[in-house]
Amino acid sequence: MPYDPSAFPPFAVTVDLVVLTVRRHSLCALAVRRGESPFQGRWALPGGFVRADEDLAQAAARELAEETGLSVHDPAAPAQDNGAHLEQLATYGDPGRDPRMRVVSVAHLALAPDLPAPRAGGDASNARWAPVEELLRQDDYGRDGEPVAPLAFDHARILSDGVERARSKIEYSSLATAFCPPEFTVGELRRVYEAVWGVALDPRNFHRKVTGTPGFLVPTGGTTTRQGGRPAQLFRAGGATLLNPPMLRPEV
Amino acid sequence: MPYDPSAFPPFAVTVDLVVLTVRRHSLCALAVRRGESPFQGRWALPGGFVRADEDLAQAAARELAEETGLSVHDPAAPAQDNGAHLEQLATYGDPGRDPRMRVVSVAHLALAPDLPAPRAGGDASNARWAPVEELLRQDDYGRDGEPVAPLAFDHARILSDGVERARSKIEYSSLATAFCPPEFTVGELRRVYEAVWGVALDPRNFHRKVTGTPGFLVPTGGTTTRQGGRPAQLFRAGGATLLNPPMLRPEV
DNA sequence: ATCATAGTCGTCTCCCTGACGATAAACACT
DNA sequence: AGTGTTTATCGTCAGGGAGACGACTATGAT
Repeated sequence: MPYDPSAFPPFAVTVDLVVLTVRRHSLCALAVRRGESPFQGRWALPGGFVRADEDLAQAAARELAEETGLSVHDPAAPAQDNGAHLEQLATYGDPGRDPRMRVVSVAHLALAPDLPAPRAGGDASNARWAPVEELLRQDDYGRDGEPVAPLAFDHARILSDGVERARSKIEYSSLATAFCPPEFTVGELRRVYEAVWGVALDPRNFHRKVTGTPGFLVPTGGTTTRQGGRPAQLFRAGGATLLNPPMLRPEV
Repeated sequence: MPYDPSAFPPFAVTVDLVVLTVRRHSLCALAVRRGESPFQGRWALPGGFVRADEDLAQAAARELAEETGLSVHDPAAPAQDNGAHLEQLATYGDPGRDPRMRVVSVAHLALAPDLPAPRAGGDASNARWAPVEELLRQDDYGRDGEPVAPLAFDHARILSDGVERARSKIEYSSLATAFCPPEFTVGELRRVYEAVWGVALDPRNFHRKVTGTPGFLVPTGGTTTRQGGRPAQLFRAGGATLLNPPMLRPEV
């Protein structure tokens, strides 16, 4: 028995992406410039319609690949490919959040290692990594003097929620390693925490904590001096996903 | 300029509710019996279509009121009305999760104090509080010998995610008080933790922890003996929403 | 050679937690 | 009235983890 389509209002469903990475000691998000109305010319989060035969997670992974070329890290195959972490964030469906029609957007959060350069359909000027505090600042100007209008739609809210999720989740999970290349040093991992939280951490206590948590880090045997100073051991992310006890975020 | 509706596939958007409460020392969820196909006669989570002019949170609050009579606790007016806690849980949109059509369901989690009796459109036999482990058990029989088929659609997955959210969230927030009446004792709060986590907690250490955390509990001055034994102090939930350091869930 | 930089190992103290003894105040029996 | 049971509440003690910070190591830059 077919269902009566007049019994419910039709919605458009999209996925929007909060793609975070750490560049030059600051937490950055991927923003794309809108080519069409509404909010034409303004920066927005990448996203698009969910297709008829597509899962929500599939749609998010497809959009992520289209915008960045990143593949999604398979949770079943831990920590070897160069893929990103992807998880559902929240869903935004206020009537009027899109002036054209009723749109429900399922936002996703992606965490990626530092990437060479963004690409949005091949046009680099229409996509960029921007520090999140710059994207969330109201009525201000970016580094190049270009006015940084608030993000289109309710994307400032979505970005803010995504950043908050990332900040809290690296406390009790090993997710911070998703910001690192496959092999990394303790200091590089610490700088990830410092950039995401916006605080300074004691290198000695941090080193003790992460190397003392079983399953968090696995030494690869190699060393590197790419950060300068004394050579540092290289590690891979271990199998542990939950940190117990958690990493403590300093007060305020 | 109107938008081209042929550019995207139409979806139906619903809200489904995981309504949790603690009854007789066990964590229970609200289930309603389906009156129509598909899954006719099977138990499901309460829910319904989002209306054209309605916010997602509004739709969830409306469904909650329709099913239980509960109003939603206003986060701005802390802890005085008898309302429930309501928050968005996650969104489920697999193609084929509803055989009739493409439906995206925005699941919400509600936590409520123990209630007299459920009501589903006035028909009590079509709604009940069931222990979650009973609803999540496959191929088994309930207390009354009635077969407890798995929940309809993907609702077992949704319920499982909601329970997991509640279990982890009472660790680091004061959310467990949402399961309690406006005034409650430390022992009653402890029994909430024990029911949700399914563990036994040391009453002395629990008492020290909750009374020693600033802003968690506010004594009302009254006492009660409704649990038997020595009279216990009555408390209200304090203003603090985050518990730092968190309540520790015992190992395994 | 000296300095700056980053990494790594230790130490000390404080606080929180788990384990558990002891006392207090109600009720239900006899 | 006394005794047992139940629940609440206070105290004590040992161990683990975190913050603060000293000390030493191994590179490259000047």
